[in-house]
Amino acid sequence: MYPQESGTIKDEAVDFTHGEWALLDTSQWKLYNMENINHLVSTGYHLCQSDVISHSRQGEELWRDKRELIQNQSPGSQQTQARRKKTVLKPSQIDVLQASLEQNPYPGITIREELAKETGIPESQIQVWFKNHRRHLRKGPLASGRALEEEAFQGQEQPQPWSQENFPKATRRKRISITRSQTRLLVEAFEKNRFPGFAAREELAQRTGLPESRIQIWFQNRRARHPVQNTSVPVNSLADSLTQRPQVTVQLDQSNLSTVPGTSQHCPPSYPFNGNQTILPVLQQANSWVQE
DNA sequence: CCTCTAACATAATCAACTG
DNA sequence: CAGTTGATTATGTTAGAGG
Repeated sequence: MYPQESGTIKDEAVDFTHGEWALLDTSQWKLYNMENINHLVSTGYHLCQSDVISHSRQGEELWRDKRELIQNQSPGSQQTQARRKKTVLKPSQIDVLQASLEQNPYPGITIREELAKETGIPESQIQVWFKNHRRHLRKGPLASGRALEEEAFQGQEQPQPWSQENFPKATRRKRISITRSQTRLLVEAFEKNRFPGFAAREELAQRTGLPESRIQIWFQNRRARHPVQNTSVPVNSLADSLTQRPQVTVQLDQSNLSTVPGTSQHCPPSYPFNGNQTILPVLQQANSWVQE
């Protein structure tokens, strides 16, 4: 699967990470409050800052050790930069969720919030939980007791009795409006790092006043709609690119050089930060990301 | 080591605002 | 009404907890 250990890649990743984190840190540290998240951040960021400095000497060991926290989002290797710590649900919580899932696998915001209150699990994680568990409904109910053996019966199996159509339209969470100044902060962060880890998202949450989960969604949407604007940004000139939108033109989209079809591996987008990459995409023809 | 699953990703789409 | 953009879904991947 992953080349993970091939020396060169790792090296590159490390290098890249350095510049990246250095940049992030300086601007972000000041505003950092460490309130709720301070256990995460104190570990994550402390390590980072000091690591960034001493890394050149200490090197890989440190790095490897802490990869769980740091991991960086090196576009090549992955979009993982310190996720939220994995929570272990209590059986009692699972019971509640499971019951709700069986009743309606598509809970709207209201139900999710009730569940959140009842279980003490944040609503956004409840939402994720349902996403993760609906798939189990499709496959094997797993508890049906009836092995049903390789369904393999004709093609006639009714594909999705689950398909949401059969359930009362889930009420969506009310759409929030993101103000101009909030957008500005987000865009700024986005241009530095398209894959903020949990700590970075939390920080943005504090600075913008938006919930972390909305920020995560914002980044997802943004990544999808702004395919990596390469334009060789010199790192310091991203100051005033805030309000203007990219105006469809130049962004060479990396999906062109995307790997062989078949490996579900997305090719690393080129990144504005590490100058020394060998990819050189060119090919400006196909930025068809807006229309059709 | 292997399995299970929370966290996270993309892609497509729905839908609320807004000009 | 069309375009923008926040919210949701399906589905695939990554990585931590625990057997």
